[in-house]
This record gives sequence, C-alpha cells and structure tokens, in this order.
Amino acid sequence: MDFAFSPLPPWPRTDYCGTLRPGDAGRQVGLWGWVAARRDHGGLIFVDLRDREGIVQLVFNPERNPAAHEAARGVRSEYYLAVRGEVVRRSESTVNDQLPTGAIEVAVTDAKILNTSQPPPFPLGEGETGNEEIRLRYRYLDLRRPEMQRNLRRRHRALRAVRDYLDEAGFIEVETPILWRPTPEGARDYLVPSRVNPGKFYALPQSPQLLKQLLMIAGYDRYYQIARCFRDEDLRANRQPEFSQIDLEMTCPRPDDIMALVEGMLAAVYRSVAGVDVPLPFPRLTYADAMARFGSDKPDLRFDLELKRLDEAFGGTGFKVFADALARGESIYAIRVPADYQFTRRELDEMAESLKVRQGLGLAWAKIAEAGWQGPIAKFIDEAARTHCARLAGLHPGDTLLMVAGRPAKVCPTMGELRLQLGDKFKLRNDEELRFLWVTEFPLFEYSEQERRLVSVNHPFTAPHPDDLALMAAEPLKARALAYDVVLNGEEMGGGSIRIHNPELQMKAFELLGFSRQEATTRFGFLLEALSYGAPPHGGIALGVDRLAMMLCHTDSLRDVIAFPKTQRAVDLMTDAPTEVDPRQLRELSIKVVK
RNA sequence: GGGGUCGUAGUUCAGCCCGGUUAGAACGCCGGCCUGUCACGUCGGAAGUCGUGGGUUCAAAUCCCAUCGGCCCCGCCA
Repeated sequence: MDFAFSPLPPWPRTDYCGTLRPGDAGRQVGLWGWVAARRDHGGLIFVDLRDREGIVQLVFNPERNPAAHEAARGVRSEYYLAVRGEVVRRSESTVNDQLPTGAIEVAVTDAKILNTSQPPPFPLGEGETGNEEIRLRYRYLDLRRPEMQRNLRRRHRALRAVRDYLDEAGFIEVETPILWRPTPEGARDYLVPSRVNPGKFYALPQSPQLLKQLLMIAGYDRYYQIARCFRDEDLRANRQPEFSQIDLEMTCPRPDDIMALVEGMLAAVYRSVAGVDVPLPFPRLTYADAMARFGSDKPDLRFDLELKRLDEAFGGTGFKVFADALARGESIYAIRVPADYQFTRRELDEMAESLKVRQGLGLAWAKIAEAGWQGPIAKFIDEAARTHCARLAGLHPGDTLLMVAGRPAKVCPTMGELRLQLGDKFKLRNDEELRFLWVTEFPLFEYSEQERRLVSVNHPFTAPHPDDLALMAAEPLKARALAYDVVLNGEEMGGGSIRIHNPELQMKAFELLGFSRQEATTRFGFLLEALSYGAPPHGGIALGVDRLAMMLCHTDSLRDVIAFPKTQRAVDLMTDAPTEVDPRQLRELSIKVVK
C-alpha cells in the first residue's frame, strides 16, 4: 500500500495545542492537530499546528531529529499530524505576542503524518471567509475555522447554562415525538408519509406546544426540552426550516413567574457565556404601548427616536392632507430626529418616495430652524400648530420632524420600520449593548384579510386576559391575551402564554377561529378530552436557541451558529438534500409524484 | 410568488458603464534556494467552459433575452 493509514496515533495526546503556556516548559507533550501553516527555512522548519483549542508553533530541527525534519518537509496545509516533543520557552526576541501560545514552542522529536490533505478550497485561517456557497459545500472545513469553533462552543455553553439553570429550578427534560400529527393552524407542515398506513402522513412538529400541555395534564409540573422544530416556510437570514427552542411549561404559573424565571435564565446564560451581568428585571411594555411608541411588537430599545402622536396639534390645521386625515378618524404620527442627525434633501426625498411606493403613505417633513419651520409643507403649518407640535414632540432647533398621516394600525408599523432604518443610518444600534424587554398583553385575535376570519395572534390555546373574558365573544379583536414575548435589541427571542385549561373555553376559542364543533373535535379532540380530566392551569414559553446564539456570537446570520444549515432555497449544499428518491421507495409509501 | 444583488484561475477580487492585442492582481498551488520564522523571505512555474443557453455584432467577460445558483428583502413564518 502506498498511502498513509494509521488506525491510531502512535502516542497519546497529552495536551491541546492551544492550551500550552510557559508553565509547561520542560514537559514532554504529545499533540495531534492540523497543519495551519508551514514555514520551511531549508534547515529549520516551523509548523503551526491547530486543534480545537488553538495554535502552537512546532519546531523541526534537523540536528535534533533528522527523521522528523524529513517528515515535516513533506507536510502541507491541513495534513493531520501526531507529534511528540518538548515544550520550550522561546528566546526573548522570538516571542510572538499575537498568539496565546506565543511565548513557547514545541521542539519536535517524533512526528507522524496520520493523514494527508488536498489543498483546502478556501483558507481556514483566523478572520478569513470564503463565500457562503463554498463554505456550505465544504461545511466540515468551514467548521474547522476558529470562528465557527468559537460560535458552536458558545452555543454549547449557552445550552449548558440553560440546562443547569432549569434543572436547579426543578424542571424535568422530556423528549417528545418528531413524528407527530399535522396541525391546521400556523405554518406549513413538513409531512412524512406513513408506509404502514398508506395515504396517511405524520408531520414534523412546528413546536411541542400541545405535547407540553399534555405533560402538564400528566402531572410533571415543570417540563423543559431543547426541542427541534420544523416549519416549511421561506427562509431568511434569521430563519431556517429546522430550528431549536428552549421549550418549557409549568403548572399554575402567573405570567410574572414565567417572566422572572426566564429573566434569571437569560442572565445566567449571559453571565456564563459572555461574562456579562444583565440588569434585572427586564422592563415591560404592553403591546399597545410598544406599537404606539415604537411601531413594533419587538422594539429595539437601544435608541430613542420614539413615535409621537400629533393629532392634537393639527386639530385646526390649514394643512389639507392632515386635516382630511383627521376628519377620516386617522392619526398623525411623527418621529423627531434630533439635531445631531442631519439629512440631505435627497435623503428626505428618497425616504418619502420609498414610503409612497412600498406603503402608499405620504411623508411630510420639516426642519426646525431658529427662524421657524423649513421644508415644502412648512408654509401650510401655522404658528399655533408649530408651538403645539414643539410641546408634544419636544422640538429643538436643528431637529427634523418626520410626519405621516393614516390609520394607526398602518402608520405605526411603517413608522416603526422607518425608525429602524434611521437607527441603522445613524449607527444607533450598538452591538455591544443589551436591551431586553417584555412585551405583554398581546391581542388574542387579529383579523386575517386573506382567510377572512379571526386568527390567533399567538396560538389557539392562549388564555384570554381574565378582565377580557366577556370581550372574547363580544368584541374579540379587543380582547387581550395572557401572552408575553421577550425581546432583545429588536429581535424576538421568545414568546409564551398562559394556556386555556378549560375544555369549554377551549372549544369557544376554536369556534371564534371559525372551526365547527365537529372540526375542532376531529382535529383537537385529544386536547379537549385531556383538558376534561383535571387539567391544571398551566403556561410556559419557548425561546429561540438559534437567535440567542446569534446574539451571543454577534452575528447576523443563523448559519453562523448552526453546524449544518440550509441555503435560502432550503438545500443542503454539502449533501444536495433534498433529492429525488428511488421509485421503489415511493411505491412502498403509496406516493406518486406529479410533475 | 415578487424585488434587489452577486457569479471571471483553487480562493478573494479587478476588468463590464464606453464591445476590439495573448483576460490581470493578490493569496493559494508546484519546483529551486534559505537555521529563528510566525500571513517567513526569495527566484522560477503551472493554473481560466469569464455560471449555463441563446441572440445582436465583422468581433462579446463586456450589450440584449432566458435560465441556474449564492446572498439580502417583501409576501409567508399560529
């Protein structure tokens, strides 16, 4: 055989490369790792050997060991080596203070090439990245990169902290099925055909929601799971078709209990992973306030630029656009951009144009100068309105006031978007800052134009606010839910609720969503039945593990914290999944593919 | 389903607007030299279906159309 094949390294590993320090000087060590770089001086050869803990410099001296030196001559990038040698302190002038191991090196006495490597298709060094396509195709090489190693280990440490914390709090980890039943509400299901039951399908769970409720009914009292979830919807930078949730549920909680628990958990994660103390408790906003002040149900509190409602100021305005809007019962919302942040006329025009095209809304703006208001609409705004605006919005000279009129349900989210764009434009969204908050009192239902019926804002098992029980039937759109989201820096990190534990109320909720009693029984009979056997009140929350990892790793892409992610077209570039299957497999499953 | 953007040596990119020598650079790779480098240095070398298909043209990496793929966004994601 003319190729290298060693089933085992010829000597034990005593240390990881990246962990050696001056204190190890004089020790005989065994190391295994990849060749990160090779510097051949004809005589001396230096090799940077890399393993998961980092890099250490090996020295091959032909006078010390000709055989090892000869082996080192043939070594190339990403060869996998086992070496044995002595840790030696470097002379003063040769210390590399860029490297944690830079004060020492390993004088190699024995070396064995355990495997050779083709030249890698992209550089694997610190700070280097190829394009996404090639990284995903050779994911196992991408994952060798120090950044990816760091990311996945941060994720590991976060999950470890979560498990320790929840275990300490008396939570029991229970696994729930991956093959489960399709659900009519919510995202598109991934379906799995049943061979044994031709024509029938399982679905992969979108979340273990109902299963954890059943565990409460079963008396486990406090459950959690790092649960894999599946949703067959289009991908985004922060959305993969399969993802993980920290899913938990407890018996008889008040919303405050869940919130305090989660705050403690997130603080524990940040302390353990980032060494950061997160101030507790998190601030809270009701959904209504969040929408009115930030135009979002997941506001980014790292910067101000709050929305201001200026209806009062324009009560008797001569500006027809605003007057007409108010007459229609609409509102005028504004963002005051302080004098520190200036726009060019062109930027204002572009902003207005984009708002018009994308939302059909007109942007009115004015610059607040010492001399008075400036801008195309300034002449329509009289002194009384200006003074009133100044009081409502706190205007100062140099500020720019951006105003939009319309239905609050439309204007607020639009202004919320605009606010985020301004935050980006003026670099107000600092990556190092952590602004957690709770958004509470979500509405129970919203009206879906597409389906022309009520749909759940959270899910159909969410309990109504006790004060709004009567509203549920009378004015369902006004009923609030006992639901809460935890938000970090404008990203939804998780959401939960108190659930309905009464079968009659649950049936009522299904009916309001447009299910007949018959349909509800067919689809959720097992739940209704379970609720009728002494189901305790219960509630919980689910947090997105991947998004949490993203925040901990300061990355904008979920792919950077998932070992084997899929592309935007939900393809695995490494294995080319999904693929066509053998006709025989289809026949066994009673499936015919229609092209 | 829609919008945007990118696709040129193994890799990262320039060239494309304004069509015209043999398509360049850096890194990597291969070979020589080199005992203190650490992104080693140095001398030399190899390396390209310009994503794919079609069209316009005397002539296409360059202009046009279609298509495939990566990324970002809208829709969608209880």
